[in-house]
Amino acid sequence: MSKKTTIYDIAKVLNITAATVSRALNNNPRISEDTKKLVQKTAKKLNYKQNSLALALKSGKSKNVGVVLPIINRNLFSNVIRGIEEELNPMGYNVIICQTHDDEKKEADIIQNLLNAQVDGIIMSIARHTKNTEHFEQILKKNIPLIFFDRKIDVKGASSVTLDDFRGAYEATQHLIEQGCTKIAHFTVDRSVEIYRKRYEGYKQALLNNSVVFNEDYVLSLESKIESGKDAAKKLMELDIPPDAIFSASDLGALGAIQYLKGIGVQIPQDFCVVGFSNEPFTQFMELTISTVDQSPLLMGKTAAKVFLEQMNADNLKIERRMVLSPSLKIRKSSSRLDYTPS
Amino acid sequence: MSKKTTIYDIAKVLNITAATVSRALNNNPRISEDTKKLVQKTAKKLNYKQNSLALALKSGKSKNVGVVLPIINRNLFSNVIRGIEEELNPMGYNVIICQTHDDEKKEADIIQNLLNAQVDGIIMSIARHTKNTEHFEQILKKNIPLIFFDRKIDVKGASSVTLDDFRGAYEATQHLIEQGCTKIAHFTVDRSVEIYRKRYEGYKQALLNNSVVFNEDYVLSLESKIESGKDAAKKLMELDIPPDAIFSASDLGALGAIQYLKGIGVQIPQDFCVVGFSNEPFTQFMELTISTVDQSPLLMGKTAAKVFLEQMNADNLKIERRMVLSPSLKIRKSSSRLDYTPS
DNA sequence: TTGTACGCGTTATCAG
DNA sequence: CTGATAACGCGTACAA
Repeated sequence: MSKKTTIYDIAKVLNITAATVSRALNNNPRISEDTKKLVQKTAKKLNYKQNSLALALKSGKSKNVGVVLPIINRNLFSNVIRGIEEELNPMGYNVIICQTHDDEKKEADIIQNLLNAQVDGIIMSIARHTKNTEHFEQILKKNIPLIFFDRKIDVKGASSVTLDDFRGAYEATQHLIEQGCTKIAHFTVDRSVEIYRKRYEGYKQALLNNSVVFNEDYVLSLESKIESGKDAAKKLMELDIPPDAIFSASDLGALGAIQYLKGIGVQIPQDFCVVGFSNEPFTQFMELTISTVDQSPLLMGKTAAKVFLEQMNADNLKIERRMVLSPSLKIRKSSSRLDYTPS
Repeated sequence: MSKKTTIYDIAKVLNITAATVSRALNNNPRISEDTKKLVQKTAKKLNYKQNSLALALKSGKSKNVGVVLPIINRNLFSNVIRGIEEELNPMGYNVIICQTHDDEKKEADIIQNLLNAQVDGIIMSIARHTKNTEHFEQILKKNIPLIFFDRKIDVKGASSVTLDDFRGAYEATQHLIEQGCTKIAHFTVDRSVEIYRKRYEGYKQALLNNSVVFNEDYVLSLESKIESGKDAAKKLMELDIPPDAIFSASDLGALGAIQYLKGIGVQIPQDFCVVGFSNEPFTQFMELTISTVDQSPLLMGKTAAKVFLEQMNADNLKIERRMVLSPSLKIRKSSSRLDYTPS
């Protein structure tokens, strides 16, 4: 186990001082080309590597960015992480991953820990029921950038990168209407969460703008699980006037509904159309591929990372950014009627 | 932007020295209970938080662990990360994520960077074609634990947590034989990669042990993509004597095959059985659920993390660990014949 | 039981 | 152009 070589080691070899070595390595203009070359050469020879911890302590910048999210192994989140990593690693930043498991208390603890570790920025998606913004304000008070993605909360000074959930839902619903559906149901998840509320509102607005009647009985709140989708679909079909389409705020809900409907002999998409949300991989693997709304998670991650980099460069003038990504409706078999051509 | 409070700040308030404060906070037995209480109280009052960077520089331990893998947004990997994070975060470690994109050069660079950042350990799955072990040996030379998961390579001193791919493949093939299949094909991926080679060998051994003939024409090498699975299935069905089952080393390959077979009117599982590998989420979402081999990725991550922790505690006596997890065959519709009951 | 002094590896400031 | 010195915040021998 060889000791790490420091600038002192290379200074000693060259009979100069550590300060000079440091300057030479940092390409300080006030150093002669000769010594620069010399230092760089022996640095390579001794296999010198800058100790980023020392630099971090000195400069107060750790070159680490914290990424905080509910849980890693979900399509949206793992893709966002990928995007962030791909954008930030080339710029010399390391990405620290933390999971809140949708627990507000844990979220606050994690943030404390990250601040403590002197991260240069925090990119996060808030826990499901986070209401308190105190721990977020602490981040900003230390003047370190805070960027929300997907699930955000209003905090003065924080930036955000989100999907236009309203528009995604609007377009999905509009598409269903264009397919000739007139009794369109909606699976929501938890309308206290902004993204789901927005999807609900987009759905409602599309109905309104197209003079399609809005029926409170057609709106069901459920967990994003297959079983819940099945149950909900069953409930819908037992109504006096069952719907002829579902716009589900989750792909799993849509899948459950499809499975139930097929089970009772409903023809999709001839008798009934279904659109989901999120573009989970499985939606295109089914025999009956599922129409859905893509969230471009990779782009979301990259954009969040870019906002962070922008804030780092802007130094003192950190302007609050609100980036809104465009959803992209993926029209597939579950909502493509042969006699209708999607616009 | 209030400055961070240090032990000096709290020392000044109490008219004692920083050393005493440090000791008090670390519960040093040689400090009077009174001053301990006092220090802890004012520490809380001033909202003191230990600066982990300073500690890291001092101690040489960063409390960071590097996790290096080909790509984040894949089921296996994102679940492993989740397992690692859940095990390590409670122990005070932060998890740094880096992607190699299966590029050996990038892999080496990332490792350099992590060593540089003084990570306390590296948990990784190697790039697809990594042959050189030099960068791994550098890790061990610095006496920091190196733990491979899933894709490993032989390096003296490194530990590993892998799935028993041989057994997983063996059991899958055995299961197909028990279903009455006698002409069993195999989709491999890239046999220069250990895990795929092991699956191939497990397949072959199961045939041998059951006196089922091994046919070289039944072994096809393909990318783990739906299209490749379709193409390969087509090739198989065009043989003079087509097979009656496929054990695919990838779920996507299995899915492609199923789609092709259904397309040409082959009844699954009556006429033909298929088993995949990895237990990707979609395998249980299909109407025709796909039998597959589960890799317990969460457990894999947790186990790797535990091996790391063990090595940290063992201090100088770091023993090489080779943990092998048991695969778990998930028998689903794609290979469940009504007249056969799986053992 | 507490204080003094030093080092971890770097960079920045001030001299020269 | 380069050297000396301080400082980042902490822990710890050594001394008292």
